[in-house]
Amino acid sequence: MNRLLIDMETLERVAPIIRNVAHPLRLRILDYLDREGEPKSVSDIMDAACVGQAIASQQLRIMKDQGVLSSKREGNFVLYGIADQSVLLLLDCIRHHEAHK
Amino acid sequence: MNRLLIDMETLERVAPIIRNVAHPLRLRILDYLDREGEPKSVSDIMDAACVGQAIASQQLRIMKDQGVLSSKREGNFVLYGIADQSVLLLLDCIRHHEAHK
DNA sequence: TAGGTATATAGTGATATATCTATGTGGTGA
DNA sequence: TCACCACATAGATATATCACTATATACCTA
Repeated sequence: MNRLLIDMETLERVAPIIRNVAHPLRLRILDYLDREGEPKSVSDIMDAACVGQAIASQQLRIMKDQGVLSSKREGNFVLYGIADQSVLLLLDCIRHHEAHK
Repeated sequence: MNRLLIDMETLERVAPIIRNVAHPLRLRILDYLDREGEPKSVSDIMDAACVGQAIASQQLRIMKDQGVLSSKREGNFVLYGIADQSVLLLLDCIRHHEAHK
């Protein structure tokens, strides 16, 4: 076996994204958005994650900056959705891992 | 669809582990150990990751503390191996993701 | 345009991480 | 036991992150 290692450039690009997502609240938000299957408002997300408005907004912004989420305004509400489906692999890993132990 | 969300307790337990692993050097080390398929010495790991001795030792310790790696001494050398195979799912995710774009 | 609702951002202090240098420790062989 | 090799840890500094409060902004309705 002499497979090539994943190159450092890739690791340096991917690591901070994973790192940012690997936060209890942010994982919860992603899990919620994944389950709902459609963009949800900040208020809904606050309820699902049991956090205050500022925190929710900050976490959402962080993930939006990373390209993990996208947002669109609809009247008074701003709806957030998953922009990069590949982060859901992480959730799959967690679910899979939890199921087998 | 009304699947349950992953509970916060699980997320809080798993997040710091993922977070710690989601570091370019540490991912590289895991990728290397995965590819080699057997425990390797700190010196080998230094070469594979292109880092100095102290840094390598520190990263290894961090992952060992988290239970991701294990170590055993063999003469002058200390060999590190992967203790928790489930972190390899992360590498699979990265490889898979990189392959499809 | 005034007032309300929903969301975003600024500012802050506490805590954690990254990285580097220097030094300590454990094992081996002369 | 001394010197050496492989590795571990301490200490210091810079930087990033967290969680919170207060305040600002955007949009709607009347």
